[in-house]
Amino acid sequence: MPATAARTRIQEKNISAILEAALEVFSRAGFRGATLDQIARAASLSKPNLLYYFESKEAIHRTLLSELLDAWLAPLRALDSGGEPVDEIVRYAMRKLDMARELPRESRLFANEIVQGAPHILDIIEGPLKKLVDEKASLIRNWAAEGRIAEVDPYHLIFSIWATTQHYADFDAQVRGILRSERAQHFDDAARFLTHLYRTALTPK
Amino acid sequence: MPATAARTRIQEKNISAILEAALEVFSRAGFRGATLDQIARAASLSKPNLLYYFESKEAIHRTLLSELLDAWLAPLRALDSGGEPVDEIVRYAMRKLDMARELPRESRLFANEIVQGAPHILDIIEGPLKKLVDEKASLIRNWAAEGRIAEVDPYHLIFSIWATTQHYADFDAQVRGILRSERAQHFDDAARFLTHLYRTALTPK
DNA sequence: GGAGAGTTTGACCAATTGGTCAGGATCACG
DNA sequence: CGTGATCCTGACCAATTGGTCAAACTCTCC
Repeated sequence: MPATAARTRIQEKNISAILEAALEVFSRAGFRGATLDQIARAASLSKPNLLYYFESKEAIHRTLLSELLDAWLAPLRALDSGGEPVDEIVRYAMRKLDMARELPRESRLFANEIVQGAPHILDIIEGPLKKLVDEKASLIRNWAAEGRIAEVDPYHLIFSIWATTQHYADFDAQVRGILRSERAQHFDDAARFLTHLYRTALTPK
Repeated sequence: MPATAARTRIQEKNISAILEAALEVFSRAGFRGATLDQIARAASLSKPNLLYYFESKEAIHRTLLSELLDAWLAPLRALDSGGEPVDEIVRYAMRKLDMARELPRESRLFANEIVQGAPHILDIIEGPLKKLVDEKASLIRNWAAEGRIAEVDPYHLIFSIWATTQHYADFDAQVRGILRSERAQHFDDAARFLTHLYRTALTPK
């Protein structure tokens, strides 16, 4: 029951087991597709016991989203106004691609949510996320104005980086169905392709 | 009940009303999130009446997916070995972007399906879709070998076009939350950005 | 205008689902 | 070692959901 308050060892263990199980289930099935029974089973707890720690299915989902949000936005936050512009943007894309490889469940969790109209996180998108993106967009716009990168719309540049990298996590089933290769292999190929794509498109002529 | 057989006027009308309603509902909620009641309401029919025309919820979904598949893949099919390579690929991206603008529900229908592991269409992905992509990938590879476009991985090029264009339909909620502009406006900006992105990255040096 | 095919529906059903609750088990700590 | 707080569970509940069915209604076409 305690939210961020002091926790016993048992609480610590069970709450993280629940969130881990919920990530697994929500990311595969979306909010509505997931059931408390599935989460309970995945966490090796009884359903009433889940509801001892979280007051509802929504509460689990909400907690999960808000706990993962920071990590999810960290790469964009790390875009550094001090760095070499083209390198910075390419590195941002590579960090995002690494996250798609390492944390595909987190990516699909957000993908599921947004495809269905982002009912639980619209306020975050329109608030903190928009603020962060606005900030970084203006940084990129400055780089372009200074002639240090090509003249491109910074918002659509950011969207394209999200799209091309998260694609490998969110649409993994499709990617794997078409490339019948090892996962590690196709992530390396994607890294090479995306590096070429952004480097050539951004390097000022 | 008749599948593709002769239909009465009433069948014609109701079946298409059901599929239209189902597209609306499935694309917003995914397969499991959609309910027959919602579809029935959207089609202005009673639930048992739905099930007079389709034997199950699955059958509606299956019919919808297979009826839309051809239109969905048409742009890639249209990639023409006779055209100027860079123009062809950029035009392909623009066609896909137009589809994201004109047919966002169709895009989200497939997105929902694939994010959740493509349970109903894995065979299509691994069969006809893979075949089509393999074909076009080898066309693109030839263009590269002939020095008519830059040396890029054709599969990842195709994935990136899917990702960047469908993004505007699938993650519309996020895009609109961040850009508070008119829809038409941001599609035009996206078109400009993507044209630059692919033209510079593909034009051989 | 009537007979048979085609269409529609209210009432119903079993399974699933999110959630409750009272009581019992277990833990921490003096 | 006992006692109060924490933890856990089986049994249960109401609502929702996909689907059935018999009966009624309405077309079509001779």
